[in-house]
This record gives sequence, C-alpha cells and structure tokens, in this order.
Amino acid sequence: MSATIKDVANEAGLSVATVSRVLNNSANVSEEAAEKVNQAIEKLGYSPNFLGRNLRKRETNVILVLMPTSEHSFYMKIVAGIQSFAQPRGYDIICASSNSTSEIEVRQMNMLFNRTVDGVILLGTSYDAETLNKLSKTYNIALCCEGVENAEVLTVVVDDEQAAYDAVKELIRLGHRRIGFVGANDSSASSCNRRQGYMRALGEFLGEVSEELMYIESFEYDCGARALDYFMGLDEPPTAVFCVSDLLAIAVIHKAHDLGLKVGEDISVMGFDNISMCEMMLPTVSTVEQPCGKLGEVVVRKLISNIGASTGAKDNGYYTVPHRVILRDSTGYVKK
Amino acid sequence: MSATIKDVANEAGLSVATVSRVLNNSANVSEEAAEKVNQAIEKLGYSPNFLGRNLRKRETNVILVLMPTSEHSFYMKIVAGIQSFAQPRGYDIICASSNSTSEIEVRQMNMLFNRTVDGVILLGTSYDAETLNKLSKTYNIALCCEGVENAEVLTVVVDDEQAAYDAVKELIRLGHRRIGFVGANDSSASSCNRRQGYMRALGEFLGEVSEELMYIESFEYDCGARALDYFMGLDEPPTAVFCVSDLLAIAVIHKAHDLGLKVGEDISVMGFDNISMCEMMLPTVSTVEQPCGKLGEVVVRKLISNIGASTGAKDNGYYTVPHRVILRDSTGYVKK
DNA sequence: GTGAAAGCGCTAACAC
DNA sequence: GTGTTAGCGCTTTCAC
Repeated sequence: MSATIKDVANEAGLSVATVSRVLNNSANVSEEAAEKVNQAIEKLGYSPNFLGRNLRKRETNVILVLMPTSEHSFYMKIVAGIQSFAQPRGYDIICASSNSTSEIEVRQMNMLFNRTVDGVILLGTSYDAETLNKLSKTYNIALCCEGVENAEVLTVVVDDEQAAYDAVKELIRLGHRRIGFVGANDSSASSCNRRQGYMRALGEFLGEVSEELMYIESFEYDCGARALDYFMGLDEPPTAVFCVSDLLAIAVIHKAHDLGLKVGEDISVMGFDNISMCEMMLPTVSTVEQPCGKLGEVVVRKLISNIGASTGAKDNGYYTVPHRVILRDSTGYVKK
Repeated sequence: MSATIKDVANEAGLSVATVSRVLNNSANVSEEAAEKVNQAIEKLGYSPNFLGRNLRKRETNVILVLMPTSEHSFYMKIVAGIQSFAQPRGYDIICASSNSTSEIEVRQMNMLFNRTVDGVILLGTSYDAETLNKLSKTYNIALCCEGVENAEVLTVVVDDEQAAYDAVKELIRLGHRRIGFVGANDSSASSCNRRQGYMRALGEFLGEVSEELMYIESFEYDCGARALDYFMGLDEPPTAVFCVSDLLAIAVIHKAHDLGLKVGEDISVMGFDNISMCEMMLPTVSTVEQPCGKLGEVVVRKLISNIGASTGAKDNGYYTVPHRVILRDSTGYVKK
C-alpha cells in the first residue's frame, strides 16, 4: 500500500543502502544520487516506516510521561518543560493519564516494557519502591514531582518539607497563630513531607503542634470543603489554612465564601503548586510555586543521559529544584 | 540484553511459532506446551517487543491525540472520554501538545506518517482543508472540537452556531439588550460559527447587530481584559458579554472585578466549554457545556472503525453532539 | 499440535 | 561512492 525504501530505491535506480544513507544524511553519497533519491521520495510520497528503523536501531527516541490525573494543568506545564528540552535533542514526548488507577498505569507502562518508548517519566505512581527498584534495573524510569520513599530511582522534586515550612512561616509572619493543615493521605510522599514542614514551622515558632488542626483526606477537590467545615466546627477555628495543593486551597476558598467568610481577611488560605488558576481566581491565591519548567527540564535531561548510558552508569539520584512562596490576595494579616 | 521470543523458545524447548501462539492465545496449542512457555517467560522475565510485532502486523493499536495547548483542562477531559472507549477495545491512547505551533504539530504528525500510530485525533489544527483532505486519503485522521471549513475529514463537534445562539438567547431572556461578543480570529471555525450564532440571535430577537459590540482577537487569556476595557470605553457599554471560551470569560470576570463591577449584577458574563474552573470560580461561571466525554467517545469510535475499514469505505462525515446552556452566578437579570 | 522458514521495513557492516 | 546482504523480533503460512 504505502511506499517502502525498496520502492524508492527502484524508482531512483539505486540501492536501498544509498536511499538509507540519504535518509540519514550520512556522508559518502554523491550530490547526484541524493538528488535522484529525493525526487523518488517526492514522487512516491514516501515516508520512512519507523517500526522498521526502530526495530533495527533498538531505540525509538520517544519518552513517555505518565500522569496520575489529567485535570491538573500543573502536570501539563511540566510536560511542556520536558518537551522544550527533549524536542531539540531528537526525542519525542508523548503522554498518557492513568486517572490514578494502578491498573491503567500498569497497562501504560507496557509501552516501556514492549520497547515502544525508550523511557518513562512518572509524575506520580502507584508502584511501590521495591517494584520501582527492580524495574529501574532493566528500564529507564524517572520520578518527577512526587517521589517514592526508599526508591532508588532518578527523582526530581521540590524540597517539599522545606517549602511547606517556608509557606507556614509566612503565615506566622502575618500574625497567624492557629494555622490549619489540609493534606492528602500520607501514602503520598509529597503530602507527607509537606506535613512535616508544617509541623516543623509550628514547633519552631509557636512551640506547639495540635493534632486537631490537621485535616487529612485526599487530593480530591471536594475534600477542601469538608476540611473547612471541620475547622469551623472547632471551638477555636484556625485563622489561616495551609493546603498541600492549589486545588484544595481553591475548594477551601469557595467554601469559605459560601460560609460568608471573607478570604484574605476573615481567613487566610495558602495553596501549593502555583497552577495558572491561582491568578485567575477571585481572590487570587497565595501559594508555593513549583518551577514546572525547571522540574521537567532537569528530569528529562538526566533521563536522556541515562538512556544513553550503560546499565551500570545510571544516575539514580534524588534532586531538588528551588521553590518560591508567592503571596497574593488569599492571605492577609490576622484579624485583630 | 533483554530476552527475545527465541530465548523463550530455547528455554521451553519449543519453537518460536509455538511461543508466538501462546503469546497470542491462538488455538491449537497443547496445555502442556503453554505451561512450558509460560514458565520460560516467567523465568526470563520476557516481555514481547512490539516493534517486531507491529512491523509484522502493520498496526500498532495506538492512537495519538494532538492538542493545540495543554493548558485547557477541557482537552484532557476529551482525552479521558477517548480513552474510556478505546482502552477496552485494545487501543492505547497517547497525547501530545503542539503549543499551537504548526512546526511542532507537523513534527508530531510524523508519528502518523512513520507508522508509529494507527491514527490521529486533532483537537484543533493549523493544517488547512486541502492538506487535510490529501492526508486523509492515506492516513486515519479525525477532527474533534474544532472543525476545519471544507475539510472532508471525519469531524465531531458541537453545533457551535446553534449553541452560541442558545446562549445569547438566554442573555436576552434575562433582559439584556446590549450584549458584547468576545471571540478569536475567524480562522478558528468554532469562534467564527459562534459569532454567527450570536449574530443570528441578536438579529432575530433584537433586530440589529452592532459591529462595535464585537471584540475579536484570540483565545489567549489576556484578550479578555482588553475586551472588557474596550467595551467599557464605549458610549453605551454592554450589560452582558458572551465569550467563545470559559478562559476568556474568566479573564473578563477578573477584569470586571478590578474595575469595581459586580459580575452577575452590574455585568453578566457567559463562557463556552464548561471547564471545571467554572464551578470553582467566584462567582461561578455560566457557560455552554460541551459534552467532552461524548465528543471523545464518538470520534474515537468512528476513527477506530475507519482504521479497520478499507480505504474506500471510510467515514469522513461531519457529526455534532448535543450541547447545553448552564446558568450560574456570573449571569443575572439586567440591572434596571 | 508443532516446526521451518519467509518476510514486515529498515540499518549497517562489509565488499568493491 | 555504491551495492549486497544479514539480521533487528515478531507473526503466519505451509508442511507435517
């Protein structure tokens, strides 16, 4: 049906080897021959079949990015960062979303196992450390945004503990003394580390950490409303809330509005990630910026280097990139 | 390095043909043989190389979804719809974003040309009708969300003209008589069609359409603010604004807030798409819902059918799925 | 029920 | 500078 390299060779009156050379810009091919080949390609509308090429070369130059959910524009920003680095270096980036379903994740990981892609970047995973360590021996895998405890796999993240500490410190600077925490289950390393940072800041500056000010459920949007309901039901509700994601912060803000609270005055809310929605919201949302572009760039740079390296020489390090606290309208000085 | 089907055959003491049969669950293989093969697979940690398989079978069972931008969570919802239909039918879905750059789009389309994927769904494209028609003869292509005028390519969209008409009709029902339109350049078929619907509603119910109430720029977020600035500079500003996207509507709402206007009272704003942000915003955003799941499901169903069909029997039809106007807090009765 | 062998489209020795 | 040819890993006809 569609033309092959052989057809091109016949059409040009040359051998497939020469056609292949032209296709790959290798040296040792006369101008004349190249011209003939290009004409034949044009005439036949030929496009090389990469299945053949990839099979032969044992590489695809494609990297797969797996996201737990596609709702977060945050993830797509990282993908953009990955792409901007990888594309000029000859790698195509494709992505897929597992909807936080481990079954789908496994299925998509098959693209790695069956050699459809050269490597995978996981922006969150349901694999445990042991499995990841085993897979990492045979395949090129990297974690980004969300690490896995004890996994000796290339990982690039922000320093979640320190970032949360910095964020909560800002709230304390604004005069807040009762600060709530909205987190996901501790099976998420990032949520867990952020909780540690929150607790360290409270311990260091206020001297005490109260269990009742921590609401732990999941990253789901709806949890934000439930968290605020819970907090407002306390004898002494918090005057500020630190959330492990912007989405949760936005849910809290929405709920606060429904309860008649003025966000930034009656209650301060801080998120995490700096998704684009933070600037679109009314009020705008204070948050901790994760440098998405940088995260993507760093992780794919190291992954590509691993792909090119011999098995023994792989970089399975744990790297952090700098974060930044951004204050907007959703946080303010504590009400006297 | 990694095991091949030959290694498995040797290990099992059988031929590669038998191993292949086991791999593909074909009939005519004894229990005993299957057992041996599975043991060998287990022992060697074998995973079939799909480059070989796909080359041989001349199909990959992968469909590529190309998005113009990854910022819209809207697109990812469509991908989810596509995936939910395709996955159970043996197709993997991968996606890539061109950042509205035709150069990147072309590069990504290479995955179609070089047989890395069986088909492509374009959620917006910079290709013109002529090119699409030509490509569509050789390859399996579908358009979703955003059609291309005169393209005889499988297309699944909402009826943009009618949807805009319905939305504007609602604004008129709320008493609005001066209604602004914020659109993208008419090179976008959807924006163009929505403008037609806006004009039809105005013509039909109010008798006149005023050029000065149409602000046409692009889908970029920043255009929303400029549009409102423009409108408020008019001698008689509109009391309601219909935007061709929710993102633009949110930008308008944000700007209105900055100008001290109360959205839903002083000015009504209607968007288009029903992205998840509409419900998160304060105020919540009235909009036209595009049934993302349905769009994705329908387009991939027809595309898969085309992939399986002979060249002549392809469905290049134009299909619409039903839309729905959703009124929320950003629209209200006109202020007396 | 099983195996031998051809060949999918391509690249890369190797020979000339 | 060009051509011949062996295979990359797999499926599938055709014998048996």
